[in-house]
Amino acid sequence: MTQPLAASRISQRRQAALADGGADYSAKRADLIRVAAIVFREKGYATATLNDIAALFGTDRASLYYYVASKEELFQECIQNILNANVATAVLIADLPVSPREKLTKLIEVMISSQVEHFPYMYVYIQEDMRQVVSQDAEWATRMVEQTHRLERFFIDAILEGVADGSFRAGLSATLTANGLFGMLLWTHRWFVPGRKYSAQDLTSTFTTLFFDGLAK
Amino acid sequence: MTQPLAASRISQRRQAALADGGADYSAKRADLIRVAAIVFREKGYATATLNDIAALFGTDRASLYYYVASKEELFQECIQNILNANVATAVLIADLPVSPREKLTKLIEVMISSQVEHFPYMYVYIQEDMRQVVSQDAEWATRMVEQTHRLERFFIDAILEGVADGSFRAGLSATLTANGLFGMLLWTHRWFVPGRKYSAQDLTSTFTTLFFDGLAK
DNA sequence: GAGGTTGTCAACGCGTTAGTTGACTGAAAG
DNA sequence: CTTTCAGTCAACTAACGCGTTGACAACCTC
Repeated sequence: MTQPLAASRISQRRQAALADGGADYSAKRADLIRVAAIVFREKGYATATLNDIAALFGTDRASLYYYVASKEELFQECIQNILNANVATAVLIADLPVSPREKLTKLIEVMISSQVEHFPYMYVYIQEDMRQVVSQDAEWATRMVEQTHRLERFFIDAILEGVADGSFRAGLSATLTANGLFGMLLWTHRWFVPGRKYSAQDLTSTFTTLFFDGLAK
Repeated sequence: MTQPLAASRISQRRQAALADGGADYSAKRADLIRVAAIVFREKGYATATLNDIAALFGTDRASLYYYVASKEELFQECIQNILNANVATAVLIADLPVSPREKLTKLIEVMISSQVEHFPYMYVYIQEDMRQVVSQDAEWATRMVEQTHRLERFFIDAILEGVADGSFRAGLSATLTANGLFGMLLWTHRWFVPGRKYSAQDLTSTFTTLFFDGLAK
């Protein structure tokens, strides 16, 4: 070795492993993040400890630092992927040549099925208020808040489109309407457990009926 | 004093003060709880420190123990009152001799105006998942979860009533419908700031229109 | 002004947690 | 057989936060 004696710090070894991106390493790192999401979901970000995560991961707390630099990095990885994926899907839907009602239906489906498929990730994304969680890294947090706003924007735009073409009722604030719908969709994280009693299909059909046609006969 | 030297522990003095319930003491204690709610709202229960609360309250952290026994007690006081008040109001509404639609409308009004009038308290109640927050005191936590379920139950019952008398559409699960509505109402805690742009009236009218009659024309 | 009460606070104990270090094991490579 | 390297882990650090103690000043009250 050319370096005299100093090359043993764990962060350097992590960065090296990240850099040449071995398949095994990446897979195990992804695994760790999945485990972290489960623990965050159960205990909340602040209450969850690296010990809890390491225990469920089946290793020692110190070993985690071979894969991530900090607790916050675990959190960021949990959220970033799922949020970006949802925004990307929403972009595709926005460009479809279909009616506003169909667009909104598809957006609803995306949000619901996202919660089923990425259960702990979505929970963490919804439950934790990023501005409460993240410390100095305001840059990352604001980027994520921006992404969330982009997502909301797709809903609002579809609503406005429908009002413009006469298929939706006028006179309601599109922002309030979108926030109401968002509430319906996101609040599920508190009571909905995939694979128990209700399916994603049940949720989407109930919510679309309610949102478009209302409860009254 | 009959006790030789031992009577100086702060918890005893707190209990004495609580017992004879002086007006000044009670008022200041209530004040402290209000301040705590504000801090919990801003930072989240786990992240908020007693130092933060004491600072905003304008005193030393140690002084807080003259008013409450623990951080958890602060949390409990924040939630208990507002939740019990809401349940009590819901009981009154449930007994009114009005149509299911009117009952639901009133329930919606209660939840919205509760958020306006008791802004930080309601936020804490909604945001924090009690089972994540409370430690050993499972007894209190389950009681609060029960109260929340009672509240939900009033919504479900009103919906079932309307389905029975033919004014609401059949074929939707009352539970899913109620949860959807609950989502609309509670999610407001993330984006709604009282006294800015939208009023409570705006919210209730938009949400009732949406919920009963839908967005489609 | 003596004695008690109210509210306060500096200082400490104690547990817990994030993050670091340096050395170990075991397997692959040469 | 030796070297190397991926992965692990015991042990340490430094900080932080909750809750307690004991004393102290201001203010009644008699």
